[in-house]
Amino acid sequence: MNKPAEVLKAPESVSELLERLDDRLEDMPKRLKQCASFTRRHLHLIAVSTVSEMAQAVGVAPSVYMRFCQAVGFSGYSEMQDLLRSKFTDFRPTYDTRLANLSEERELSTGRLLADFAEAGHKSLLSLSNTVTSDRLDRIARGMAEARVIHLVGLRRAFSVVSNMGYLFEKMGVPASVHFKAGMIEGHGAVLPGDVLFAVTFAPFSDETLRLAKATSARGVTVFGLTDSGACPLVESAREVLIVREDEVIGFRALNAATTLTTALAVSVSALRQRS
Amino acid sequence: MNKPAEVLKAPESVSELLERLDDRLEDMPKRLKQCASFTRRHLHLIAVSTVSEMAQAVGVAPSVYMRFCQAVGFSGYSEMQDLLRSKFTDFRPTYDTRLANLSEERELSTGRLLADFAEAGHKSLLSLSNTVTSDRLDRIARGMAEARVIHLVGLRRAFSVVSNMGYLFEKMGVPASVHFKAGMIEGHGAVLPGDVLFAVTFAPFSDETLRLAKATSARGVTVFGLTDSGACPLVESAREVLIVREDEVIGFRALNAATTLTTALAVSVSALRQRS
DNA sequence: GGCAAAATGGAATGTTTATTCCACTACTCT
DNA sequence: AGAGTAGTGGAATAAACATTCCATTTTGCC
Repeated sequence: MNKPAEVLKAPESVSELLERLDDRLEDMPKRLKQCASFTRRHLHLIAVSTVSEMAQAVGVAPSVYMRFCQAVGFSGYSEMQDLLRSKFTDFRPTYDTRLANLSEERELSTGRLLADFAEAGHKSLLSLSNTVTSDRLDRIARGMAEARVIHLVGLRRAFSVVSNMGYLFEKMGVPASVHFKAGMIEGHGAVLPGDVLFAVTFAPFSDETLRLAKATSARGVTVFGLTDSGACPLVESAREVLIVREDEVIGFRALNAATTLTTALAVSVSALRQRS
Repeated sequence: MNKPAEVLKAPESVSELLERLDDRLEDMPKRLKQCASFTRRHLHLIAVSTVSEMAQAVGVAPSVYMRFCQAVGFSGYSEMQDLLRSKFTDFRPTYDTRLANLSEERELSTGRLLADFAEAGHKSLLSLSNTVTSDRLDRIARGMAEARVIHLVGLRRAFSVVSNMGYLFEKMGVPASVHFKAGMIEGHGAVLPGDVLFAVTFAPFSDETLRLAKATSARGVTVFGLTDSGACPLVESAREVLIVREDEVIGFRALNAATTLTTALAVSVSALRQRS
């Protein structure tokens, strides 16, 4: 008998809740078990759903789900929901005051930074949708899909962008290679006609990347580019250049727009190749 | 005159909503502006809050917030909330809607893909703000700031995340090293007590990364983790684990939430180090 | 400085949602 | 097999909530 009384305290954290679910799962009636196992897997839904929605998702009557909440130790659904919602509202204290438009608090908390970067991410994605024309993107995708091998180059900040593309291409079976040092392929004939070079560089532009793009282009190989400024010399050597603008937070930029764009591009290239 | 009539359609996606906010910000009265600017920064709260809670957070009366929703084009708060909640309840509309959409337009345009990925990015960023608590993030930032050296490991899809962190740390003068193969540092004593290991792995989890985290933790070195599921074994060996969920497009995920989070983390770590 | 138009916040209203109640069903134990 | 007990779902009730209305205040303009 490990349940001396029916007076259970309500779980106070998500982990307690999960423990409780596992603990009581055995000695629960059928319907309650359904609730428990679904709920365990979809905890996050509670925060944004009503009892009826939950009950429907589980496949039981609302009153049953209600009884389930109580069997777990809560007074009702609302109390359980509060627990799941509370972690969402953690950020609130920072902004709780009525002076919400006073955005000049120089206190640097990590949470605040995250909120700022998330905001910058939203802006970058918006700008991305507005500035990149889909026909240019289509031309690039088609050009890359027809290539024998896609060579990817990007250094420093751009490296994580191309390494992501490299991973995607590999996973999808598209012949591609990521070049860690531009010098390695320059002049060695690794990039042949029929190939395509996709070069990524952000201001201040990498000389190495620019030189490689120029040399490759001069040898008659198609070059596509991705950068963050129309002033990038890449526009001279590349057949098409994509420009994305990343919003910054205290001088730092995340790579939301660039990774989103290149991910979409990679998926599209793979889809085009499979079609032919 | 870009506002020909007061009959605005309700935004149907997060990006439309953000655009609308930017668009109408200027010609809004003071209180409405407060609503707009707070809401823009804390979109994620809407899904789990009531009008009164939102109004209080902004510092206005509930009726004002109500009017704000209508000024943006919604019929009321509930409609706006539905939009923000829809991303959580993905499991229901996703299968039906997405499959229908896909079969309807057999034409896979790259531009369409980009729009999908951008929207998924918005959702991922919202979810990020929802699921990561700022105190956990703070503890991790502090832990990493105190480390002698920060070791970064992440393979396959996670590699581009850690390589970005590595670049940021290098640029900001924080001692850090990116490990390309987990095996290289395992058992070689490269990771010493006083160091910190930051491990990133997404489902299906990399054995190599998991083993390294476990071994490192067993030797008394602090391990922090970043993954996309609570079921990740990393939670057992790491002192703290961050969980981010990325929205997917036809089975593919971009890395918006993960890179945004790690960028914020890296900047914060650097700031904390400079303070001491 | 006074008038009109717009904006604001509190209180009233109608709707949705949680919660409880109870009649009914399906077990279990003898 | 039959009485008793636990389980279930629909319908009734109560609470929370979104939304609207209106009196009051503020703002912009002459």
